[in-house]
Amino acid sequence: MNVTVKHLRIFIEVARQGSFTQAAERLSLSQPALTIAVGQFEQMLGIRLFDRTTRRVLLTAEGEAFLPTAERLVEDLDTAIADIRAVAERRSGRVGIAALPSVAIRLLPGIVSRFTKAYPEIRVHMRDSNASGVQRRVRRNEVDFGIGSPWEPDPELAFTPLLRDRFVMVCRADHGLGRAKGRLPWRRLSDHPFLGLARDTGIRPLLQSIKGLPEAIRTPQYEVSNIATLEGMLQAGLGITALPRLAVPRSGAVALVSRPLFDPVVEREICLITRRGRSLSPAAEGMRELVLESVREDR
Amino acid sequence: MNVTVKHLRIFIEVARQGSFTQAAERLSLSQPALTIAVGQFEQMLGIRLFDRTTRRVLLTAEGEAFLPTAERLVEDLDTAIADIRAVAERRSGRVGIAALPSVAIRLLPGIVSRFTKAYPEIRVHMRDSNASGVQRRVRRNEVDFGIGSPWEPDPELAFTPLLRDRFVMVCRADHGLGRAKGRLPWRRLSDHPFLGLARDTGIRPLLQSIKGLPEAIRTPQYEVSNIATLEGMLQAGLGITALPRLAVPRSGAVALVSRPLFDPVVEREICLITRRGRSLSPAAEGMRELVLESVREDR
DNA sequence: GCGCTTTACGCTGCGCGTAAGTATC
DNA sequence: GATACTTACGCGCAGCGTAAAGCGC
Repeated sequence: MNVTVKHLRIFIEVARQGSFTQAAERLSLSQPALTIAVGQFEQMLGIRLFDRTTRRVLLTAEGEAFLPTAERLVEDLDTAIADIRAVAERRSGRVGIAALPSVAIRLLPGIVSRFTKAYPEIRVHMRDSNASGVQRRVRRNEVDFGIGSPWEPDPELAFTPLLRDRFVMVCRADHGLGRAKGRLPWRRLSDHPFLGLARDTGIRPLLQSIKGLPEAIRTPQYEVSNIATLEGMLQAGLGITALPRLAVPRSGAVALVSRPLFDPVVEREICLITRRGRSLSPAAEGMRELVLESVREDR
Repeated sequence: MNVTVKHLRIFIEVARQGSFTQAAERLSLSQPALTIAVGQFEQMLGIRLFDRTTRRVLLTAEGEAFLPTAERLVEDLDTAIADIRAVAERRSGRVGIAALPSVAIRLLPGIVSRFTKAYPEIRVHMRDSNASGVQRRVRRNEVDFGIGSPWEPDPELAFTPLLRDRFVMVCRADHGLGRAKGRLPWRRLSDHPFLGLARDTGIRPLLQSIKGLPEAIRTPQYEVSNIATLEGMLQAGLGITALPRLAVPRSGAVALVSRPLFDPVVEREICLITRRGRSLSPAAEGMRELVLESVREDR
């Protein structure tokens, strides 16, 4: 037999009430149960905790000395339990997400806003990375999950498709290709200076892997490392580019237009990336559900 | 159902071992029992603590975060239990005694020395007081028990007789009364200057309450407040006195002699004084037993 | 197929409540 | 004699172990 928390609680309550009967009432126990429990406890400790007659229940000196210790012990336990329950019930905790910049800019703000409304106490950490970075952060457990394109196969990771993001041509509104509306075949891009992204983005290798695209796209005239720079150059009218729709810059001094590309239709896949065989924290699970739901709505 | 210490211990052990089987072995439990207990625990907390396949048992992020908390909780509990057990087993603690000066000087040193040999870790506090002080200190719970003469009846205190301490005449060895040996009747004291103690000692009122003593004793020629002063005056040859045998000074530059008094035989009673209905601490109980035993030997 | 966790099942024993007993004021 | 702690007794259930099943490698 061993000391249990119940013994401590009973000891504390009897000490506070100075009465087995009252303590039993507060603990919703019969009072013989307390007699037994206190007796057990005393026997386990090898020491008398109360001097009791039928008329009086008084702490011994040792009981007196032990009371604050016991109180602290159960209090610590209770708060520890309460803390972890708070995490379980999403009243506390944090969730970390790694996402592609385009996802972080266009998809996540709305989702995070809804999430924060639902679970105001939960801190949200967002990290934007390129496709390989998202995958690496998930793998290293730096985030709860990622949203991005599959970079390389990894048996430890699970990829749940969220949406297919179609490539569009992007240029200034006053550009020749931008004046017309509707779909545009890839080959029509050949005659214009092409702005490409660097190799460490997910977009560049994807385009290079597609057969049948004009050579100008595989070896761009200009190469920049991020979308912001790309936007600037587009606005300056240096050329055109091809981007997944989500990655198209929206704001800016000079209006940009986009037209869906076909022949072939090229899409990048945006997936939710999780560690296989690892469960999500309650907070992360809530966020994940919101992401899935939100994507379903948009479709 | 409630969180128990056992749940915490099981959680900790599984987390440390990373295996139900090994943890079960270390806890001397069957391993199905662990499965159940961990499942219960997780259900109570509302959160998954381990991600487990048949091959791997890994802490979730929440489990990881909870582990040190759980470890601290059971460690605190264990040390608290160990501490109070140490008190119970007299490997720790303190005992406080109030005693008459004569008892403290003549009786206690030997007893305390034996006690310390038996329980070297226990601190001993001694307070010497006059009879009323001893009783007051016990009543106020300033000490575990007292050794002294009953001062006034008190239903809250229990007086256990230890020994009867007979009054003797004390004087310088070269004094007329000191030259002879053997018993001496009280009336023979009348012809000599008498040194009496003050009213706040236990001895003075005792002598005053005895019928048939010479008037010189009831109203002493000299009155001093403590034994040390009395001793000095006796050694100076100022007169004689009557004291319980235990209170007779033993050392000193000038030898003093004593002769038992009779007609009547007067004794003061030395009692062990405890609070009625209050148990003694283990340390105090050990000391009390030693006192009783030691008195029995001397008799 | 081996090794681990999980599920199933039956038993023991602990913890509890009811009721009777006892001591104190 | 009233009240409050203690002891006695019987029941239900929780916890455990054994045995069998499921599941990854």
